[in-house]
Amino acid sequence: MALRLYDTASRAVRDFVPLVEGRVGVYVCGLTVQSEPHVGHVRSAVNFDVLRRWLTRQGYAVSFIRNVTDIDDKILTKAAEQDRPWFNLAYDMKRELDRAYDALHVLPPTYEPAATGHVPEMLELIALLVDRGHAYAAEDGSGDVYFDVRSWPSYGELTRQSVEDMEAAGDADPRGKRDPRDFALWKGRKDSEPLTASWPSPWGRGRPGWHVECSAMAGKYLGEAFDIHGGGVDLRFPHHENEQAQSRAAGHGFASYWMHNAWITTSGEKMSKSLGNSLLVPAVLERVRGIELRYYMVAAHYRSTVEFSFEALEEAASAFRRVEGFLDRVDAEPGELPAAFVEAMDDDLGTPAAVAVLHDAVREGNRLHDAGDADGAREAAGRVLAMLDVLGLSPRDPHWATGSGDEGLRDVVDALVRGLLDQRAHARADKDFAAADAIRDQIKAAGVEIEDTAQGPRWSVG
RNA sequence: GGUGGGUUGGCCGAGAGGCGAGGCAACGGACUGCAAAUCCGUGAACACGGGUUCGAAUCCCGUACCCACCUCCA
Repeated sequence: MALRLYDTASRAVRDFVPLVEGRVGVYVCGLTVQSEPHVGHVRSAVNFDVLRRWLTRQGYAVSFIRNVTDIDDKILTKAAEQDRPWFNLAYDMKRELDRAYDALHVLPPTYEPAATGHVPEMLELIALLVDRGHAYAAEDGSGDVYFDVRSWPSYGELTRQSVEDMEAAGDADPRGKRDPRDFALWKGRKDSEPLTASWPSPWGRGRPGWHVECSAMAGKYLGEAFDIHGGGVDLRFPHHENEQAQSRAAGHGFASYWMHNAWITTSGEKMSKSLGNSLLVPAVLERVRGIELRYYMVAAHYRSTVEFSFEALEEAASAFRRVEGFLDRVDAEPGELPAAFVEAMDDDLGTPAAVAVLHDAVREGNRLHDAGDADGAREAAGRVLAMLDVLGLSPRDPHWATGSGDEGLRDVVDALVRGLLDQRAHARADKDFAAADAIRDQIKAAGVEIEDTAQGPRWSVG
């Protein structure tokens, strides 16, 4: 059974066939670094990180490109409001984003191109579009260059919209557009904008429009035609539609498959910077660990809207701790992936079904462990670890280790707790259960859980 | 107005014509001095109204409500 993916363009699950056997090129729209990342942003990154890990696991050589948009209207506006250089704002937010990705164990991409580093590539593409008659310099002398939507008959094909049915773009300033739906490839510099936010071009100083950067950078790093293009659903239109139009109008094959992840909502509404209902990643990570937040995201299908709540998040954390508890009991090396897991993942990254297989293996392993079948339990643990690796959720992964100082501290705690446990053992031997329970309560009050096993008591920080 | 998605048990969240996903919570049982952890079991849901079918949560028609995109947005 081969991998099948839902392709937004054809609105169907299709067999995945790469352009070049054994290789996959993936381009994912990253963020505009204008403010701190919220959990929704990170969901997108986690979803595509799972895709990337699965492709890799299936033996593909994956080229994974995720861009950063570090120049745009919002960045300029916000930076001006905060009275600091736009590049400082973008850079700071980029670092915040990196921290959030790291906290969720989103692997670094093959390369992470930034828009400002690719102006020459964009200008080249724009010139090509002008030559081919699909773009024109604004007639009002603003220095803008627009894509001519009417010159490209298949415009709208990605989202199945016809130009006629679109609401006339409420674009505040139609400036020199021939059609209100034409979009900017290049924006002439306005006097109000800092000189540092402009680059020389054949049409005068200016800065790139939003959509060209992705076409130019995908072309540069993945080639004129590549396999998968991803992003959030809101990017379908206009961003992805425009990307595809300008790339294909330039004669490029562009993406074979389009993948879009759904929202994390709060109170039924999309989480968004503009709505101000964002849950920032650091705030959420005060409640649960990064690995637990990642589990929460992976347990839902990437195309399903997730209604965020701390209750659901805590539930997910409990579920995940069950998995961890099993691995604490049974030591093993990663083993084979169960067929049902592979099947689930091959079916458009069916992580919910895959997670169900994971829980089945945990229950099976616990059962065997209880029954004294050490080999069987170890084998189950091997399957569990293999599955967790694919999902980026393996507690054994050094990435999740909590800092270097902890090991020494753990030994200290262990010595102290052992002393108390010895006292408790004596009390229990004397059937002085009141004293024994008092010790257990005392340990628990310090945040340490006690578990009596056949091999004696174990402690863990709950 | 156009386009896309949704409504599933106490909760989260899958599935997509027959075969009770999984998790969390609850309850009962096993284990335990009592717990904790673990295991076993219980609880049989699919917005509403029609229709197709031997059989529908799943297909068709209609209705209601919700969300998203068409403007910057994961």
